Amino acid sequence: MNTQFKKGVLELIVLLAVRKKNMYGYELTLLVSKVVDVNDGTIYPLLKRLTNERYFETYFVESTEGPSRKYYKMTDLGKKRVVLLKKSWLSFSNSVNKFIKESEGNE
Amino acid sequence: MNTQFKKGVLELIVLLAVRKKNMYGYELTLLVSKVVDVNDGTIYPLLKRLTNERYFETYFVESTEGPSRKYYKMTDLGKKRVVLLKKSWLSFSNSVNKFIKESEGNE
DNA sequence: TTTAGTACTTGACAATGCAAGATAGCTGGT
DNA sequence: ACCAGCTATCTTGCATTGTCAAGTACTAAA
Repeated sequence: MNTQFKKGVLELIVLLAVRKKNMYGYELTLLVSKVVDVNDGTIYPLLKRLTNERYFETYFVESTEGPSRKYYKMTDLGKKRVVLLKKSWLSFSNSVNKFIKESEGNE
Repeated sequence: MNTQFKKGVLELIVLLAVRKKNMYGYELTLLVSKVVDVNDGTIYPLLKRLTNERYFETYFVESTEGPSRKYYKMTDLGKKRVVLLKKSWLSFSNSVNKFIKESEGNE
């Protein structure tokens, strides 16, 4: 999998996931891995950044399966962010896919 | 426009463009700008890298409108690269768009 | 000869993802 | 009691790629 393609898109995926349901880091890593190949050392710093930027709030919940889980919950600011970022991604990927189609005919 | 989204995709766009037709840097900058917002200071280093990696070969042609133009022509290696990269992008963007659709329902 | 447009290079910089590893809690088996 | 293995969080150093500003240099037209 091409690492470069992921730049910026992981943020969108994580925002979409947490908007739908409060989640903790490990859970998110497993979920996001189903969509694109990703490493937990990527997810944790991203969650930290999104929390610093006030898109998420956090709280702890004890677990019987290991250490406490830090849950992430989306803020109103986060909801605005995800709408914008999603729009931006769709517009970008559309442009690129259109260009690809126009470039066909001599594979 | 989100800068991060472009990572890796500019390479694909430039490869597709040059596969279709030999082009010089300035011409490419104008063409690529129609697809995604980009600056000539980004395109020239990219062309250099792709030439170093043997995806392109170059030759000069004199111009009546300014200095000689350095044309880029795709090699066989470049043709293999563009097929792979395109496949990789389509698969990636499909996964992401599928995830976006599944995340709808509470905008 | 000045101006505008063409053509390209360089270097300092920012953002993001990755690999590897540290730390630590919980459970079940020996 | 000990250890392996799974769960869970987080940090650090590194590589890659795009951005931006600045500068070089050439040509043609005013």
